[in-house]
Amino acid sequence: MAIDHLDGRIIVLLAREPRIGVLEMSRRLGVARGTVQARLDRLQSNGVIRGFGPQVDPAALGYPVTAFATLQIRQGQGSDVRAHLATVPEVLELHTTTGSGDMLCRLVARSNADLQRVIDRVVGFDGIVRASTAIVMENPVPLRIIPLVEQAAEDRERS
Amino acid sequence: MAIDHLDGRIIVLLAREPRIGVLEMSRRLGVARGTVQARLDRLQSNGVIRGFGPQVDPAALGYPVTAFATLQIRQGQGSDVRAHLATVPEVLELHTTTGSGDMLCRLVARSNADLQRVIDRVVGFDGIVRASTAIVMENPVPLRIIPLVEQAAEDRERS
DNA sequence: TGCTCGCTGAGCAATGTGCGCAGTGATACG
DNA sequence: CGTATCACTGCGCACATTGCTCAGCGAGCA
Repeated sequence: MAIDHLDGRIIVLLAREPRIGVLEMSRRLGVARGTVQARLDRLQSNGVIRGFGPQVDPAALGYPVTAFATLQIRQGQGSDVRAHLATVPEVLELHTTTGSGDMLCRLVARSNADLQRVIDRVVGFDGIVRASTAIVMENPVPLRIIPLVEQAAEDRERS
Repeated sequence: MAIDHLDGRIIVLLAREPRIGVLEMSRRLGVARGTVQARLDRLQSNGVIRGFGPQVDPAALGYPVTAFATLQIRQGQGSDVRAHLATVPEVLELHTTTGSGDMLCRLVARSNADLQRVIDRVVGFDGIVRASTAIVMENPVPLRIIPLVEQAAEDRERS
């Protein structure tokens, strides 16, 4: 669960140069290949590393518009709404939250006009009372994990 | 930019079994190895596939709490705030948006108590007027791309 | 007709992987 | 204090995969 410094270096190295391979990693990190292999196996079975799936850019796929929608759900309709949203390809992720809304989802669309279609499809469902949408203009910090990994590795070091 | 059906199958296959390798893919898809290799190169240089970085689970790293914070920024302080937030490891991503807030960021923390520390650090900066936070309880649809890829591949097919 | 383009099937050298093994140092435990 | 456990090292081997190249071929197009 907690990761040490070597784990941290492995993850960061892997994040920076994903195609690198175990042998080359062991060379860069100055440890034996078996060690890197064992660490990687452990990290994966721990669930720290979920996988190495391709990172696909929706914009390059023709979906350059991203938006976040806050949804208010009618009491007791939560699971129906979840199932509904799971069927919409443009819904990239969905969270249930505390606070003013009940759910928060990330959407993509082919254009601002197309976003209207997506939103209609999202909210065109009985259990959804209200939706408020924020269109993303810029993404100054794209989804990242390296700083957190470094932080976690350092915390472990101190303990 | 647009992807065809074979591209779609490549991405989906890669997303489901990331460790698979070019040769095995060509066998599964029933095409020549060189074809898969050429398609992959093209997808990567197109930017459709950004890379194959490890998908790290913050919860497994000891950060089981996720939250979304909507920030209101004082006029003209945008870039300072961006720079500030980029220095906080617990800020996993940051977007500037239209709508009631000015920015939306995804945070993680070690606990609900720790979230308070993170938020204090995030908003403890001059340009930030107000922050409203929604804590994530459940994640019914984790970040996904496969349905969108399939959609994009089908759209291309029809055209 | 002649051109380009993408796919095929094949081959080759180089590299990496999965696996096992013995040795070693540190740590925990009876 | 002796010993068991554990992680890491350094090594070797068989095997599969990669990166690259080549010629052949059908489709689309001027």
